[in-house]
Amino acid sequence: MSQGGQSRKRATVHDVARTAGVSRGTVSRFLNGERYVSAAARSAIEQAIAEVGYSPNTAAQNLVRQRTQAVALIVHEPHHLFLEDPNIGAITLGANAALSEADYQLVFLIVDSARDTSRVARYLAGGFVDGAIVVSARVDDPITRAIERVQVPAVFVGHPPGLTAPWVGIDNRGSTRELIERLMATGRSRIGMIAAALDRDSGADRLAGFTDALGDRFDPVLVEETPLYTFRGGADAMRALLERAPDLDGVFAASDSLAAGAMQALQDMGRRVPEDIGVVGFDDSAWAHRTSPALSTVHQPARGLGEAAAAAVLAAIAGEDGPTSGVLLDTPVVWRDSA
Amino acid sequence: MSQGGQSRKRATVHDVARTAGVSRGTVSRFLNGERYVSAAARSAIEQAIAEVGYSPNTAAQNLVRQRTQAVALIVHEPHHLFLEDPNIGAITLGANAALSEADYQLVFLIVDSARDTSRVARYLAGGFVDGAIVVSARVDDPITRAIERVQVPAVFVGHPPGLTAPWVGIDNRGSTRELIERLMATGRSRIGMIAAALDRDSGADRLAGFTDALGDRFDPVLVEETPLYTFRGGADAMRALLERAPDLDGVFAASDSLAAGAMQALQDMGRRVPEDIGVVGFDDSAWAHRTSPALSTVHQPARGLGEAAAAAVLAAIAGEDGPTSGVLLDTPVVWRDSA
DNA sequence: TTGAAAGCGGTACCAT
DNA sequence: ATGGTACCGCTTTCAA
Repeated sequence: MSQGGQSRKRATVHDVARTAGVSRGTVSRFLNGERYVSAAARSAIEQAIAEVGYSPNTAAQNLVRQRTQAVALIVHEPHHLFLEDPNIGAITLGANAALSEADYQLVFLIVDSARDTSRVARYLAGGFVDGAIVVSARVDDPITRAIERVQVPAVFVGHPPGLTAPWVGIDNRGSTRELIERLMATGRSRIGMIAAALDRDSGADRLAGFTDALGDRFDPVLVEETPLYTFRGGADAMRALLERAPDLDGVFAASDSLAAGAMQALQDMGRRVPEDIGVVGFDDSAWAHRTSPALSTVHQPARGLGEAAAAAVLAAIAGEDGPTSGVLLDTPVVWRDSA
Repeated sequence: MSQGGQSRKRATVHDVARTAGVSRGTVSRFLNGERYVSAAARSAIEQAIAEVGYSPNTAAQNLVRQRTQAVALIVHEPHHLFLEDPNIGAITLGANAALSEADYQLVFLIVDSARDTSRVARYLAGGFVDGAIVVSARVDDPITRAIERVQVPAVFVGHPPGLTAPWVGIDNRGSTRELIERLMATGRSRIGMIAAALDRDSGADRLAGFTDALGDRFDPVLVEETPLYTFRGGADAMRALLERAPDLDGVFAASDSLAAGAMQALQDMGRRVPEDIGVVGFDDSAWAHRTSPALSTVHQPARGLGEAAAAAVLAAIAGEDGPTSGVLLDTPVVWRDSA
């Protein structure tokens, strides 16, 4: 009963060799485009391949070649954030494009439970991939430890403190400072912040940039924290903030999604943006275009981060020692209508 | 110079056997938790493993076991849609959870270019995975053909017409009909539709459901088409529709993202929702909560689809012939405030 | 130019 | 309970 559809065994090099009347070595040479295959052998092999329906067994190739031509992109996020975060998708596409160009396969692995963690660690240790890109690792992440143990070439997107490994990222702190200075230059004097994800470098650094910019004028009462970069979190935080400080005339939300939620809350409460209160976000994701008025924000080159990370792993795989320090990509301030 | 970091060769079973003073067979038995390993051997091996830092080479295991304990989830979408579509993420998480439970690794593969197509086909043919889940395949998709050729157990999410393969999905047509009937029951008589993605079963079937529900009253002038399920597409289509038919009192957008765009456009044009015009969407994604008023829509069990698809591939891998026909999941209408 | 044979790192069957 | 050995499918010398 339990026979399974595709019962007929897959054809091997051996089969091809036999039907073509040559040796396995010759078939292999043909397959790998090496010299020294006679025209006669060549056509015989081509026919044989078509006849038996051959395609190479990668496990065998990997075993003998000791490489897989694949790179993992590991994302460690709780459910909802994984779905909401626009950067992850863009990073993934960027990495995929760059790897694809080099004929590498991107395999995207999700870590969503403790069970996933150990399985992914095994996957890495098992040599399924030649390298790894790690997104949104946190401090003391088990995946991070696994990677160090297994010694697979890895590049991090973002910069978990204390990590000594190549990484690519943006200057969250500096670009936030720049953004806030721009906001202050428009005449806003009572500026609040919706902070989030403080357990990650992105969240913590954006808060640091905010306090940098405000200097003496920084008032901790004007900072409302919410755990994650979510629309709802932004709306709730905005309400809380406005209750505490009704005289607010500016808000920096640590992500566009938070900013969109904040704007919704403001409008529901009858405050006009930007007339009554200026709102700025961070990411320049699709959110920034969906709000009305359109959001002023910092452009995060998510796709570029993916591409840079891919380039870095490829370099590491090739054995070039890339920059030990991190690579920082540009993050221009994009000024629209919300402030 | 180009030495590459982790130069020291990885330890093998052989190394473990030697340092433990036993044979490879014994080590293998130990590793696989079989009987007949003496306590002495056991502890010697355990020590040896720790000492040499052994972890199994998966390529070798795959080769001899003829399976990989991995399943691919293949998504074939253009950039922007991949980023916008909330269902893909939820399907992925559902599949990951179900596979993880069975100790299978999900590998997510993106097809984003012609180059990707052939590489992914090779990946599949190469036996990197024991099965595949295919999301958003289209008619005559090269990936679909590759899967058929390679004979790897596969399950489709959605139902590309003409495909004879197991699939899981929802009744787009029936649930749309139900939704529209509900909308009509609220007294709307001049109902338009924003259709999209007509080259896919989801898009085409939702249009069919719409015409089903309207019957004689169906007026092709009231259908505006836009290529993809995007916010912007919804806004543009809404404007076009309203220009053609200013007397519209209801709109069905083929996805929540389209509906959100449409609502934005309506509000920009000074129409009140739901007073002047009732709006309904499809998906019950996060969009539905972000609009104000909250969107009436059809609940798409995206996570459940992922889980069901995973269960189906696992069954196929195990050699059980699952249902030849497709599996349909429930799609309740969720009535909120936009209509 | 080609064939034969030795591995790559495991697993599994066979005696012992 | 354990060691020896054949073999998974392919690449890569080495001789011929």
